[in-house]
Amino acid sequence: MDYSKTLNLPQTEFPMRGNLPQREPEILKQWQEMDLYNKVQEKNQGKTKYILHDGPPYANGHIHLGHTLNKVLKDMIVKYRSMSGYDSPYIPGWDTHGLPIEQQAIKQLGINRHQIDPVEFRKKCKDYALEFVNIQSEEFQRLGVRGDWARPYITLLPQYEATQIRVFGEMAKKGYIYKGLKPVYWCASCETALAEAEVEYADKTSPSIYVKFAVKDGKGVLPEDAALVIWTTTPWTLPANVAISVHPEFEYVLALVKGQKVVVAKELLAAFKKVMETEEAEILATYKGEQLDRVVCHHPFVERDSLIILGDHVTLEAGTGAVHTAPGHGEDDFIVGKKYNLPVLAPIDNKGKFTAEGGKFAGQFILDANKTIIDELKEREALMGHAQIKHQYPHCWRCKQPIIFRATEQWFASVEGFRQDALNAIRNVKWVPEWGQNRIYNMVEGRGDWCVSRQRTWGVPIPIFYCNDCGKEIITEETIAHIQKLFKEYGSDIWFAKDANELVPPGLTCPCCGKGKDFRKETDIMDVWFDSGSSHLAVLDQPELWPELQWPADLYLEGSDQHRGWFNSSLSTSVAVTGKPPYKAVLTHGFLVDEKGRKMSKSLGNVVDPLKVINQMGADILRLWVSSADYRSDLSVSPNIIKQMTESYRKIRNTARFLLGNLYDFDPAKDKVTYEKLPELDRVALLELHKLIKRVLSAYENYEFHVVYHAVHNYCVVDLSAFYLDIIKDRLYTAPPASLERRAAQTVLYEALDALVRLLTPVLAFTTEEIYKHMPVVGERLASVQLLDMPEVNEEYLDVELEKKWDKFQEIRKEVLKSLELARQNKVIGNALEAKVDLYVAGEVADLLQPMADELTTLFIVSTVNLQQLKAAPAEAVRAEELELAVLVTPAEGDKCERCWMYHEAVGQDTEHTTLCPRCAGVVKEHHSY
RNA sequence: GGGACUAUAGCUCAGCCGGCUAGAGCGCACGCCUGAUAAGCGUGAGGUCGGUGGUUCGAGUCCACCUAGUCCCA
Repeated sequence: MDYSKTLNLPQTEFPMRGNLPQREPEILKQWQEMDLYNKVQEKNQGKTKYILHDGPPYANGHIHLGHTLNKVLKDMIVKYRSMSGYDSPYIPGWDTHGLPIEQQAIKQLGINRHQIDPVEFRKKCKDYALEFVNIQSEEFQRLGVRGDWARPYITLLPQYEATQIRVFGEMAKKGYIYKGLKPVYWCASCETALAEAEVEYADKTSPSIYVKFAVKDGKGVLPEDAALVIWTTTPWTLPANVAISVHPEFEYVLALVKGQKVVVAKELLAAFKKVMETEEAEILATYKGEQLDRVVCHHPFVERDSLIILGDHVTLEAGTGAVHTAPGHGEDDFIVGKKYNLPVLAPIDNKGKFTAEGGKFAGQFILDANKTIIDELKEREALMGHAQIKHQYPHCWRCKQPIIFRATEQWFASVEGFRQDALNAIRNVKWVPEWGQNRIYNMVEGRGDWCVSRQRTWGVPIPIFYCNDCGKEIITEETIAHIQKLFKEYGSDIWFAKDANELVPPGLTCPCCGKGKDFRKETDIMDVWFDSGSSHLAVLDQPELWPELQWPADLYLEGSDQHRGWFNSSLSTSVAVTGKPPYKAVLTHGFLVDEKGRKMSKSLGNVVDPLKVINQMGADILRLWVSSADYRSDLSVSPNIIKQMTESYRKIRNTARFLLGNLYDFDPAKDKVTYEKLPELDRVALLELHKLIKRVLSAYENYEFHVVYHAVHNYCVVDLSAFYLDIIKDRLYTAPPASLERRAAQTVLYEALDALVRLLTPVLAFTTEEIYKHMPVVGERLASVQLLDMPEVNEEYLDVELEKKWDKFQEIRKEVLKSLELARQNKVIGNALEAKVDLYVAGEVADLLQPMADELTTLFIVSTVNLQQLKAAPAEAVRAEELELAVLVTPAEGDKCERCWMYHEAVGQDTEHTTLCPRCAGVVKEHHSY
């Protein structure tokens, strides 16, 4: 007879293998069709709000792993909150203006941007940006990220632009916006000013030259036949030289080097001798830097004086301690030049060519002029040394060309105006990790004014008019309100489509001269950081569009580079306009690196493409990976690490499958066994489960997702698979289907599955949905697992005494398992059920095991267990090192029961079922008719 | 060059206020099972706690310096 038919073996449709690349899109479609996002919103209506404000990714290109990390972290937070008593709407956003998109559009069109109508060109940019908004939206959704994808915020939307204008207007009203001539980062190739955030440093080879500035008026300090020597790597800035900076505290020497009287810093004389390739240098005099103040030199090739001035920015790291100073081409130079009232010269045009002001170099591109200038210096015998040097130099983040410092007319936001408010605000925000606070504090504290203008077309225009009569700029509440209205209706395109006179408020008269009625408009646009930096007001404070949101946000969550980026720009606009920070808390994550800790780069070939992983293994694998790593520092990824995630995933999935398989005939509404009636083992299982729930909920609360992952995985592997599930298989399979003992086990399985599904929903978005569809539920099955709430900890189950007792039991079990393994190696047994275990115990161990003697065969999954006195232990018994315990394993006596596979001496005694043990014979007789 | 952060077994992580022979899971090796089966169970081998100095009776844990990596800046 085939007794296996009398067993309650697992049954489930839930497949062992996920086949996620196929299954996930199906689940996604169901979510979309049922409008899951809004279902969750309805469910949570009226609850406390928790607003995570999305930092807008740049709508350019497909998503990469960095996006994945960021969006999945956000998704886990929003989902956890939505399941824990909060109303947590999530409005995704995109950043759509700016240079990179402009350049892509130019590339696609194959045109020169000056040859196309701005409105038409902007249309192309818009199309390009929106195309990638759609692509990225699809890709984010494919990751299982839940959000209001139908109503995202996009920085190019008219209402958004109108709010941005308002923000700018408010700042102008408070006097924070001004126009100034200032050296700014300038990309000659892109023909635009760059923000600090748009500059990146890379190696560059530059000429390294030493230049002589002959003394013209030594002020009685320096002899007139001496010369200052400066060092520079940018010869092209020499035409704009107006001064030489020395440090007031440094010592300078007048030395005779190769027959020339030169002045250099004392500490750098040795280095200078090397440059001059000489050992000889007679020191004629020594001065302190401040003595040289206002000594006048000749410019080496321009008919102009160059003044010696004092500056703290001078260092002894390289060069001569005398620094070439061109206020039009350097920040430090500009500042020190201001003190001495020096002119700001920058005879360079937008394309990096010398203007007429550049004299004989007019028309030359700066880098070509380097050579001409060096030749000129040679000719005039002003060149003292010339070499090539490789150093870190700023480059444009887009075109990768070296940039220059160039004084131009720019619009600035005066950070000085609201710096103190910003610093105070920073202290009132919770920064995670905590060091983020210092980081942004120091940045804001030391930050210069914010250059907000860009000489480009794809962006929000700077809303300023100029009077054609008096030339004065006009920005008033009236003009701002009018432009705001126009933009809200037509978008910022109208600025480019219409004349200034059509854009000004009807009947405007210049408030400055009181008569001007003819205007022109500003042609610069705003820095994109101003766009995204306005999002808190343009999105969170827009009841017309998103009534479900509120200002300020509870949380911003981005990479740690955003301390200088979005966190900073958002804080600036917010403090400037409202006096308060736009967020209550800011969480940052690290960057992606490979297994060796190196950054992802194409050249290293260590880039992991999320779209590939999704197509080959599934989004839940990526989500599990995101959850597994401690994101506060950098995160490692590699094929190896992803592979490990697939294995963890399988373990979790299979555990769920086993639970499902054993609940096929369990109806929690009717079959649940109360706690009081549960066997102790099952209570311990619930104890472990509720320890897990407690741990995981607190981990979610503290945004420690890697703790969620490790706790859940460990629970599945250790507490369930290797212990509880292994032990209760016998009960589940062989006991009568509706018996108390089997229902008790099923109760635990149900509780465990129910809790696991909920706990994992923020992480394994798709898989938990799939499990939920297959599991028994109380009452009506909800449309989605995401409509459930987090499980609650039942303190009653957290029985400390029980826990202590079973911790001890686990130690004993470990020893038994070791002995079983030893017996297996010695070919005494194969399967553990072939074993008879003699336990020789005393003291604490005896006290513990004695009362549970009857259950020990089950707990050790062997056929027989005998308890005896420790002192009676034979020599062959294995003595435990730290327990009063010795274990002897021998082959079990009797025959193997064909049904439960345990060995029993009474097998064969039943006349009807000759191959069964008494227990199984009884069950078969009572519940199965054959 | 400056600032910040990171550095514990092959991988992902624990190690609280310094205190027993540094832990877990995965992976790996070996074995068992074949009623979770492209599954399950067991045992085992893996670590100069990035390096060097220092403080201390005692340091993975505190301090200094160095190295490597990452982010930001010059």
